[in-house]
Amino acid sequence: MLNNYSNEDKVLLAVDCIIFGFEKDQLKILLIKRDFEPEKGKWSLIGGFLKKNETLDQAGNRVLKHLTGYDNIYMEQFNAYSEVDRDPVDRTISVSYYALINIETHSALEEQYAAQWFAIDDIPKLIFDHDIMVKHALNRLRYRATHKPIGFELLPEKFTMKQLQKLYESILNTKLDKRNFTSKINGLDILVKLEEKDMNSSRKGSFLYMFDETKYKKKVEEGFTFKI
Amino acid sequence: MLNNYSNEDKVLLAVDCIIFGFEKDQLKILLIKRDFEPEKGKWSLIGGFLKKNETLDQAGNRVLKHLTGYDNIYMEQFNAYSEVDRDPVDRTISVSYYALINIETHSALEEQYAAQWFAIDDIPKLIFDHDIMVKHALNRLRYRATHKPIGFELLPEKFTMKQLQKLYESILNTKLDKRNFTSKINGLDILVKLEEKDMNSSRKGSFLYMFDETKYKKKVEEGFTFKI
DNA sequence: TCAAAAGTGTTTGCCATACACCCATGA
DNA sequence: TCATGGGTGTATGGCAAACACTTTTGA
Repeated sequence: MLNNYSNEDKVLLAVDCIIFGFEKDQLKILLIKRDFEPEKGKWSLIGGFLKKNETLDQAGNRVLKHLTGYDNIYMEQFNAYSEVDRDPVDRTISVSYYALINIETHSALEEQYAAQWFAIDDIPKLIFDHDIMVKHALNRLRYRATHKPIGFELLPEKFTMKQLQKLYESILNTKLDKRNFTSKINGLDILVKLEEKDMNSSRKGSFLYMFDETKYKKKVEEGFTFKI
Repeated sequence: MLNNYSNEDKVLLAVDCIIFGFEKDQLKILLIKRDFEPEKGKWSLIGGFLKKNETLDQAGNRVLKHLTGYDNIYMEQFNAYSEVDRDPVDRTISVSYYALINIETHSALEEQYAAQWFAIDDIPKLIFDHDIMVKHALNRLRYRATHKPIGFELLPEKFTMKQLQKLYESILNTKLDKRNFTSKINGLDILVKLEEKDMNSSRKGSFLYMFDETKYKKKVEEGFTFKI
C-alpha cells in the first residue's frame, strides 16, 4: 500500500525576512508598508508564499531578489511561527529568515518600494507576530555574529576599525573598549589592512580594512574558530 | 479588497521529533520502524502531520504524548526542512523538534511500539533527510545544554555527580576532568545535595543530587546565567 | 596652535586547566 | 586486607578587562 497522505490538512507556508542593515553607526531593519488588506498601510516584514516547486531557502532568496535585485544575500532560517490565528485571512505558517545587506550597495530600496529603514530601537508596531520575529532574529544575529564572521556582510567592502567596532556595539547593544577591540580583531588575523585611508571622519584619516575570506577559510580548515 | 491568498500553493506540514534519552552512560535517540510505504520497515524519526487547528508546538506535543503518554516533555523546535523531493509521496515540509526524556520513566516505550533506543554513534541509516535532522538536533542540543540547565531532563530526578558528568561527556563528545567538573557544578549552586546515597555503583556509595529549579529561577532573576 | 579623531601597551584579576592522593566500604 | 569507585585542593597560564597618552593634520 502506498500511503498518499490524502487525509492530512494542507496549509499555506509563508517566508518572512528580517533584513538587517547598518548605517550611521546604527543597526537597522527594512520594513514595508503593507499595500493590501488586512492591516493595509501598517508596517510589515518583507515576505512571500512558498511555491510548490521551491525550497524555503529558494523562496527566501526569491523574496530578497525581488526587493533588491541581488541574489547572493546572506540569509539564515531561524524559526517557524504557527499560531492558529496569526494571519486572519487563512491558516498560514511562517518560516522566518534574517538577511544581512550592505545598505550602501542597496541604496535605491527605499524609493523603489514603500520601504523604509528603522533603527532597531525605534521600530514601529508591526502586523501579526512580526514583532516577536524581529526580536528572535536579533537574538540569533547576536549569537551568530559573535561566532561566525558575518558582520562584514553589513559593511562596505572596505571599512575602518571604528566602523567595525560600532557595528558590533550596535549588534550586541554594548559599549566596547577601543584598544581591546582592536587587539582582539587583529589577533584573529583575518583582515587585510590596506594602505588606503578613509579621510571622511577625521583630518588624520583612518586606515581601511577588508575581510580576507580566503585566509579565514584556510584558517578554519586548520582548526581556527572565530569568536568575539 | 480582502486578499484571500487563493492563488497560493498549500503544502503538507510534518513535525518530526528527535527524542533524546540517556542510559548506561550513553546519549541515545529513539527510532521507530516505519510501518507503511514508502520506506516501510526502515528506521525513522517519530513524526506526524500538522492539523488545521493546532500550532507546531501542539503537534509536537501530540506526537510525543501519543508515543509516551506524557505531555510535559521538554521540546525545542530547531529547523524546517523543505527540499522539494524530500518525501516522495507528496510535497511535505518538515519542522523538526528535539525532545529530552528520562528513559527510566518511559521504559515501556520499546515494547509498546516498534521503537528502539540507539546510541548516538551507532545510528542506522534513516529515511528521507532524517539523518541530517539528527545531526542538526545534536548540534542544537550541545549548544543549549551548555547554556541552559536542560541536561537534567535526561536524568532521573535524583542523580549522582558522576551520572551528570557522563551525561555532559556524551552530549559534548569529550572527556571531562572529574574535579574540575564537580567544582564547576558546585559553583553554579543550583543543585541540592541529598543525604541519600546511590549504593549501586560502589561499596562506598555516592551522594545523590537534585536540580533545584526554584533556586535556579531565582538566581536567573538576579542576573545569573547558566554556563558549562 | 588647537581641536578632533586615530592609534597604540601594560597591568590585573579571574577562570579554565592540569594534576594525585586519601577515604569508605563490602567482600 | 584489598579492590573499587568516591571525594577533594592547589598551582599555573592564558585571556578578558580596565585604563591614558601621543600622533596627525586641517582649519
